[in-house]
Amino acid sequence: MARPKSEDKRNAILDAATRLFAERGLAAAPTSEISKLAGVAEGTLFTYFGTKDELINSLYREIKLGLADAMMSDFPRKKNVRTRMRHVWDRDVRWGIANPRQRKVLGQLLVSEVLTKQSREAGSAPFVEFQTMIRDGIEGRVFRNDLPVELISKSLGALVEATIDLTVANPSKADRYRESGFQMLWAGITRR
Amino acid sequence: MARPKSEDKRNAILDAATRLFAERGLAAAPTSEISKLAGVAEGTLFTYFGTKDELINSLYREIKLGLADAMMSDFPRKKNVRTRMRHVWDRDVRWGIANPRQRKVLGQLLVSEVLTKQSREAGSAPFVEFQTMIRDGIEGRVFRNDLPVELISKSLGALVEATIDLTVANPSKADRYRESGFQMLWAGITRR
DNA sequence: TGTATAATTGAGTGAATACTCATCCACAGA
DNA sequence: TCTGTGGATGAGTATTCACTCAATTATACA
Repeated sequence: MARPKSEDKRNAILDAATRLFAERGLAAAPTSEISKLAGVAEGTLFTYFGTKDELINSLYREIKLGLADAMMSDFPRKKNVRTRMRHVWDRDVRWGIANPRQRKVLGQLLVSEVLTKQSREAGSAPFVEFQTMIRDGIEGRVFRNDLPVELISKSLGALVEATIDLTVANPSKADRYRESGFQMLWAGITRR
Repeated sequence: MARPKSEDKRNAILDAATRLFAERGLAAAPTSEISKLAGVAEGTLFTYFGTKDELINSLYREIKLGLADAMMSDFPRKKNVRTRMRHVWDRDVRWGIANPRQRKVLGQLLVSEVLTKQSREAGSAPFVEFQTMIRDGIEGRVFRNDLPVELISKSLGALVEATIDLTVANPSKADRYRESGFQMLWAGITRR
């Protein structure tokens, strides 16, 4: 190998892309500006990512990895379902508040037409333990038994979104919103 | 007036835009193809909508109006909160399933950077009665009192989304999902 | 230190596309 | 029926942008 690719450059490009995508949207962020903001020549962007679509797919995986890391690290595998659920809830909400740009870009990526099936699969792979937890909850009769696993996981995601939106609009109530949101989720999915 | 603008043409353009936006995304649907699919010349599109952005904003209002009509017509003002809530829930879920293209486009529009503040306001105006209903629920001590109005309304929207996603993936279980989703919402927001 | 290899650069290119405008034409009102 | 206004048309235009490539440069390895 003559000259190795630089992890730093790759990250700088992904970082610049995140900023510009968040500010202007995927389509209105030209590769010329992404590379300029990243401090590299436009051609360099294309040695790291073959096409703009490939850059977008890579960015998706990167963001999902970061989110998974935030949510699943220190996951209390041995504790009861409520504790595990709460762990995931808190981490998810906090990540969204602390990473508004990545969250915004994620929203754009998910409705875009450029994400490949593989990327979507790769993106959800790090969350397997989360699915397991939900199945535990159903089998252990903690959760209601008429709710499909997917409804529970999607609902958590959806309620997290609502909670973050509110917190962003009114940051001083962050703790209250996070608490209320979880109460609502928990009341919704558990047996009475 | 020499020749009046045709409501039909306007609708044809909005309809064609909906189809193409849903299939390819906002940015990848050129005005040339929208007008072709609508059966008018490209120039005509610009006599009805000054710019592509204006077309997009008009489309947003149109879709929101249709959704509001579906959700709020026959709204049982006099009935109790649960009945009203259920009315809105069922109509919202059914609309999403019956109008997948409009729903998809709505998702893209909401994360896009082209919607004006006015459009967003105009879009939520037809839903005032819905807000009133939630306030009724809180004041009448039907709902828990630690939940902000916005969390409840956003959660309904979010759970509707999750329910529709599931139904689209598995249409034969439509009734079950719609029921379970509402149970979950209701359990989450009401006092025990 | 020398050399082969691959990264880096940025001006250049071709394709795509939002919007224009000269011309034509349909219709409301007289 | 006539006429003036303004809608309808689509080829044309200016611009933007993803991607290329020949020249240059840095570095791993001998």
